[in-house]
Amino acid sequence: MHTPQSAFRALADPTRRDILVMLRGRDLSIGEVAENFDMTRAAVKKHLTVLSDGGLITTVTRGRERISSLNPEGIAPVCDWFAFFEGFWDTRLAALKDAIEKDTE
Amino acid sequence: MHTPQSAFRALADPTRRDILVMLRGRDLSIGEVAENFDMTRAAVKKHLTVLSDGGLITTVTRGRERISSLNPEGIAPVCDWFAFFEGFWDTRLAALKDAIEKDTE
DNA sequence: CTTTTATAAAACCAAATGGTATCATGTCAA
DNA sequence: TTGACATGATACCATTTGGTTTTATAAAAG
Repeated sequence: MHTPQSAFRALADPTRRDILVMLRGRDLSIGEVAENFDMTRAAVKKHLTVLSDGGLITTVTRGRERISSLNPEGIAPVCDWFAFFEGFWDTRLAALKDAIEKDTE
Repeated sequence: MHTPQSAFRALADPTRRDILVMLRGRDLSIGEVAENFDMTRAAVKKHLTVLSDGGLITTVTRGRERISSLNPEGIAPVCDWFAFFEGFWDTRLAALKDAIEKDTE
């Protein structure tokens, strides 16, 4: 795995995006992550697997726990893809802003 | 629709991301988009519907054709979400870079 | 050693997804 | 008007996805 596709796929689910937000604060075990959701640990673990496949998190075993952390490198492919559009979004949004300003004159 | 979720969902499929790249060049009818893929027009139209639901494209009818265009505003919710992480990615990547540089000294 | 705790792994299920084929509709051209 | 063309809409299908339950394994606690 670890293709750009797997990263985009991982980001498509709201639960997984919430997990990323949670991990921004601090590293968490599967159980700790699961406490914040109304679903089983098994389900949460599956989401963590998808996030790991997408390269968005890394995991290390600590005793009987498995700790997940955000992986800053993992977001790179996604950012690269967006960068391809940046020029477009920027110029179009600027044009839009101009149009609105002219309209309100 | 037009929720952040629908935008993330739309971006999760490689065909749909390819369509966005194609539209960056110029506006296209469904048939023109479909020429670039090995699937039926109906399938392409479904993808365009998902992209439209996500707010990533806009469409206008021109005669019997339906022209799709990139919607620069549509990407905003996605960018906002990433912005929430920007500090994290930046500082961590900087730390990583430092570590690598120190390692090579 | 026994029990609890944290996770792994697999089987299973309903719903969503990505695709097809088919038919209806509206527009352009002859 | 007639026919060709571009799309819309629907029904249908196989696969994937997000979830549960159950069983197994390994580490921590008593």
